[in-house]
Amino acid sequence: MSTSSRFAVAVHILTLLEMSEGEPVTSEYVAGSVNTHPAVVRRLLGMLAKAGITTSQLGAGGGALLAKAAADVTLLDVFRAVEEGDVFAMHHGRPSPACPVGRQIQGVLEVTTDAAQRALEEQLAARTVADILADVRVRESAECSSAA
Amino acid sequence: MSTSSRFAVAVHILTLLEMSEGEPVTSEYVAGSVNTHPAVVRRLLGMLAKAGITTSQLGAGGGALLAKAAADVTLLDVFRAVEEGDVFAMHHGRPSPACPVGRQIQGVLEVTTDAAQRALEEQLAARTVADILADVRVRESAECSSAA
DNA sequence: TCAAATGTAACTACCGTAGTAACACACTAG
DNA sequence: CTAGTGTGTTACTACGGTAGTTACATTTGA
Repeated sequence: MSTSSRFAVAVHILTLLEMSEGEPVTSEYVAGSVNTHPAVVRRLLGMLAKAGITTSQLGAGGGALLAKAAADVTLLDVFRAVEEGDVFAMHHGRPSPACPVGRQIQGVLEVTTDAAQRALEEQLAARTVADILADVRVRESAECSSAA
Repeated sequence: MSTSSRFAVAVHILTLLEMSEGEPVTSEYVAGSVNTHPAVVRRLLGMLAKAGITTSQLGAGGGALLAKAAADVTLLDVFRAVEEGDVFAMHHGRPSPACPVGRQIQGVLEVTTDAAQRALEEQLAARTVADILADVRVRESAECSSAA
């Protein structure tokens, strides 16, 4: 299977926050861009805040803000904030301890799945929220000029 | 989230088949080692057969067999045979086309998620079912000698 | 004080996975 | 040729996670 959509939506949210340049952004505004319910956005923002990536300003005129520079927030930080557990799942029930393969398969397999997950995480660590916003802007101007 | 347990179980199954050295293995025997229901094993074997990794011998004395050398079956082959779709999911609903971020975020994000998935797949491609069985045997003898 | 906005808890609907039973079909041994 | 073994496949159930939705207490600015 695949991850939840939380990672993609979280990156989307953070890109919007970076674009607002310090102005608090409401969950309702974000929900409009993401095309979901404001409470879903607030749930994600709760996870991101717990990870120290965002903060919120309560009350009227409030909203969400980045807690640190977008260039210091890697996609791996985001991934870990909103997705829990390992990418690869092992057996549901424990394999038979009476069989050599049953005894060893999970330990052996873990070597490879751990390496695979680490390789994936290295790619995510190589890009930041600032990079994402920059790419969005490049694509926007490219489409504008080609459409004109 | 994480993948299903199908990948781990499929590797387990193939390791057992390789260990049997050409003797057909019944789904009931495999289910005993994996600790699941024979029909679950047959379902997995169906997917592996469709991918050309295993074959089955029907009737009495029948069972499952590897369709090619274990050294030619990479864990990536197995992964693709039993897990479908991409590792990373995008938004459920389509982001707002009225917002620059909404318009571009998925295309931009895909660059990174594709790279991450490719990195993961490279790791899986680097190991074969033959490697897994060899590792199982190494661990078995290590435990025997240390226990003695 | 009023209105705006968050944080959070419930509840629902939905989907994928795995466990289970059932049965037609294929094959092999005898 | 027949009895028995094992596959392939379908249908059904139970379970868990995700996300959409509503609701409400709480905080804060004007």
